[in-house]
Amino acid sequence: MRKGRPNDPERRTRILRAALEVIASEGVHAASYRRIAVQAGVPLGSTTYYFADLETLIVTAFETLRDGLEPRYAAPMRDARTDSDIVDALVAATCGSTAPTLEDIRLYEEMHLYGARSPRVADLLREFQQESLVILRCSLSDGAARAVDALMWGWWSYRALNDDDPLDTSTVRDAYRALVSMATTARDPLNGPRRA
Amino acid sequence: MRKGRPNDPERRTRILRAALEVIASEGVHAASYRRIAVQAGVPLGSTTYYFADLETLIVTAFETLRDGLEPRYAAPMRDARTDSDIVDALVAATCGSTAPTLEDIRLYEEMHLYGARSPRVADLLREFQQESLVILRCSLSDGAARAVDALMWGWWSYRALNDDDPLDTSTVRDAYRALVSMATTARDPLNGPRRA
DNA sequence: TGGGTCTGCGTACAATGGTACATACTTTGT
DNA sequence: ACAAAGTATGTACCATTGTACGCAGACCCA
Repeated sequence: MRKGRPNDPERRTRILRAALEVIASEGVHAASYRRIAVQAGVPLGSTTYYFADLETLIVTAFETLRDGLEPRYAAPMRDARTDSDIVDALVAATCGSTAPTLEDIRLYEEMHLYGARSPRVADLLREFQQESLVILRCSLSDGAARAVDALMWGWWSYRALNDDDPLDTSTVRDAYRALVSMATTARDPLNGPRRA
Repeated sequence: MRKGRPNDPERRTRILRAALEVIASEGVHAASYRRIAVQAGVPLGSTTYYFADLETLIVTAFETLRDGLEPRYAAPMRDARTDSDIVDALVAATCGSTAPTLEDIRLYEEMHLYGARSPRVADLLREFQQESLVILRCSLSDGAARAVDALMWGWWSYRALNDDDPLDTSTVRDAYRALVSMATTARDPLNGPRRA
């Protein structure tokens, strides 16, 4: 009695992708088994088979977001050497070539909200944040990293709300420049490095 | 045949307040007629009587948020005269005495998300934002005002996610100081004023 | 080939949702 | 005091939801 392999190994993945599509376009509250099944083009029973309860399905779907996030966001940041490089990378991540799509931002916002009620998703979000902070702290003081992180989220949020009014690149650049050259607070001796 | 007055004039207000309470603690998706009725201590029919459909109830509830927002947030900002005053006011609005409670932040986040699907709420959010920008532009350049607005939202969001890990006041202060003294971009000649 | 196990799916059910509506209660002008 | 208009509510309906469960193929080892 060896374990059988699924007939359609992509099915599970397809369901997860469909879940994210539904969440992005209709919101988490609309993410039902049935709605996701329709989006994925699979029968209802198929979704309940792969995911015993809806919470698990949704959380798992959110988890797959990380894989898409890391490379796009982190790589340019790690390669940055000068202050100017860092600012360029931040601008690009905010409203440039490496920035998340409006759909992705929607997804993060849905995730934030779901996280307010779901400890598992809240942990996931904090992991995202820590990951981002770790990257930023390679080049910035702890305080600057936190501020940059908060500002980027604020601008993403702005984009989601005003999708017809794109951010002004030079304004974004100036703001990051101001934060990057922000004085170290010199109150937390543990985090010394200001430049890699 | 004169128009009759409601027997309980506070009932409508009580329903709206109950709606916000439910939204803050359970999320918009949980804001049903029945749940709100229970919270308000009124019969189901009472909620459907005052608000023909649920969308109207929720949007109206969100609208009442503005009345509570303006005085707390705007007054200290308008009174600010020096850069230092402005920074103080911003810090206070972020994590100090005039800052929104965690419950209020949750409410704004729910509103953001609901606004992604409801044009009426999206308009309301843009009004909030414009209002905030108008106040900030009394003291700051347009670019700095936008950056400050985005950063504040980012930090509120942070507080909502990490409610046990309060923001470090001096970090917040340093970041605002950096943005407030941010160079004017000199690319938009319409908005000149840097100081009131 | 035959049984046992896992994969995959359709249906059924109890719970909950928004909304419609018939009914009762208040107030008010005459 | 009476009736009409507006206020307020309880009930009923239909749609939708998550989930339980039974049944059918597919696969593996003997």
